[in-house]
Amino acid sequence: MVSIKDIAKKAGVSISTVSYALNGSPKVTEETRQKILAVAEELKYVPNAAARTLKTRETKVIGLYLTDFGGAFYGDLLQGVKEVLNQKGYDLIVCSGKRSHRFLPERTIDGAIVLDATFSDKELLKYAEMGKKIVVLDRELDHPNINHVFLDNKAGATLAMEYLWENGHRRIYVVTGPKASYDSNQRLKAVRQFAERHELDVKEVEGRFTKESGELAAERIFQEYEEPTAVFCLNDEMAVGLYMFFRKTDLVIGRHIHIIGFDNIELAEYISPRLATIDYSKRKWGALASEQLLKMLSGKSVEHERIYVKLIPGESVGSLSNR
Amino acid sequence: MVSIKDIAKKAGVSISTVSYALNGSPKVTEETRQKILAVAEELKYVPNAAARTLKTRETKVIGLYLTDFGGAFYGDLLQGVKEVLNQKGYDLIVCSGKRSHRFLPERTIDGAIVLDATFSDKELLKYAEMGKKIVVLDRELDHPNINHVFLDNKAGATLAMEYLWENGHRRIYVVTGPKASYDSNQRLKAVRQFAERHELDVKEVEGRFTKESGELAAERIFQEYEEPTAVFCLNDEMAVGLYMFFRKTDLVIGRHIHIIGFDNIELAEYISPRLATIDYSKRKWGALASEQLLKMLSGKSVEHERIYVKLIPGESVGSLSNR
DNA sequence: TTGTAGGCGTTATCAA
DNA sequence: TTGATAACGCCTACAA
Repeated sequence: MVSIKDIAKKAGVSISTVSYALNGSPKVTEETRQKILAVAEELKYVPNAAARTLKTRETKVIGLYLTDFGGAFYGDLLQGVKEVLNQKGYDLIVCSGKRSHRFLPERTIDGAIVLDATFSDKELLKYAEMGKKIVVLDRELDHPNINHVFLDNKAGATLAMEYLWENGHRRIYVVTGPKASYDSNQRLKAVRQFAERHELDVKEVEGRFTKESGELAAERIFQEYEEPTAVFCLNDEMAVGLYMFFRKTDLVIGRHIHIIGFDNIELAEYISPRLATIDYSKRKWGALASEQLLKMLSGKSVEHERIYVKLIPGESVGSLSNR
Repeated sequence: MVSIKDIAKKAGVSISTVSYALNGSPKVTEETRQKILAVAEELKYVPNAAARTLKTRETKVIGLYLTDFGGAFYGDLLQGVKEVLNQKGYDLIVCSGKRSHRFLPERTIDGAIVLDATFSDKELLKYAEMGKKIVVLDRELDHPNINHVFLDNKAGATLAMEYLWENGHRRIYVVTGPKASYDSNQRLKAVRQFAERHELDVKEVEGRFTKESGELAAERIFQEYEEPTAVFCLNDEMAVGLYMFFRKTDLVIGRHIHIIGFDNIELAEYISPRLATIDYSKRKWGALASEQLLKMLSGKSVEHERIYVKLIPGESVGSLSNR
């Protein structure tokens, strides 16, 4: 392994001169710099990240934590994160699973963005307490070293309910996510508020944000079916589960059973009829999260930010008045 | 930042004793170990990865390189990689983009798995030459430090062609991937061989493995449409593009136009009619790749491995004899 | 402008 | 069984 010491020897200078030259310090003549660069090239020198990190106490790497690697859901979000980070001289690594949590306390990464329900609040707070900077996307946590970028769940859920309402639906189900899910709870709260305001009796079915749980919910809804029925799935994934189930029945989506989701995942566009859903820019979400993190890293104070949502109409919801 | 030095001071022992105790060496009495552990706990000691890496010259981290973070395609593969790695005491990080290539030469990771067309052969060979261990999934590269885990593209493409053939199709198109794609070229080669063997004239349309290029190909095929026409898309993504296009025409998939893909992506199951395609275990692919890499890392020699494929029939291909 | 030297936190060798 | 000490590769006062 060739180090700056080897370069120094070969170039006939001291190691500090080599270090300065390599780091573009103005303390060395252009002449010696060129000589040193030439030798470095010749020796195929590559800096050692561990050594530098040990000294500088930073890695210029940000970790993004995901619950699992499945699902196309995160593609755009990661892209948004990566773009911002790269542009500011940082690298992104994507991690999943308990083992990789060690990156944070062990200083393998300078900061983290968390979208991982299996990462406990307690652990996160512990790292924040150690001085690590963290941005969370899937919970609220009050600590000076933790920032959140919210999704406007309330607005989204309200939009969805309004869409059903305006299309004449009064018999409405809501399929929720896991009890521990922040997003699910936020959305559900807005649904309940809407129901109260409109004196509506919304039937709640518990799901787990997965296709399978969507199918199960569909079965339950099918058993007590009365025309016409509308369903607000608190995420698109479960809505796809409903599609799968009703495909096997004689109920037609958008006609006998009306469905709206949340997230606007890629699939929503490709299943038919097109799933009505709530959309938001995942890329912007990621970009904003990284910007916040970088600001914290440079010692600036940050406000909590919010991502706005909009309704995507779809043929999965039919109008009752037109029939 | 608390180091073993602090522990040593507080516990009234030397740093080497602390190091031994922490690493479970049998060279210290159980008594002193307990004492040291207690002090470490009290001081909230966390080992410093950079320092350890500097010394041991390994990070116990493997990098997996992807062209981009989009697409649900890689979920299972990553899961397979992660499981094997974690079980052997390694961590996985997922990377994308040129910047992160530095992890390899700078020793931030111990080895890499590459499924990233933007990573040039030349660069990969350079790192291999430096002694880095690499497993490639998207090309062939001959170097003792590089191993490949092949997909059985030839078998898959042949299966697909046979399926069309057995259903009576004789007017067949093939939509290819990018010219530089190893997988595309392998599959295409098998298609041509099949064509030759059956004295068939397969029309080739160039695609880029994306939905958009699938739509473009569909347009071209539509213009010269003669019933009945079958299309082998060299990946599912493009097949979905064809679906999108033909949805806007009066040609019905599985009846007027017959489509088979390759990869069995999640979407293939959810679009209708169900896309016929070629399936293989992405999880196994990932698992095998990591096993190979770990073997190389421990100095063992490895053979190149192969992943087998199978046909998934689908209503996207109709039988000509039944009509 | 360049060189000397100390230290970042570990591991590991050698003495004691 | 423990301790002193020398690396690992790099950065950066401070000296020259």
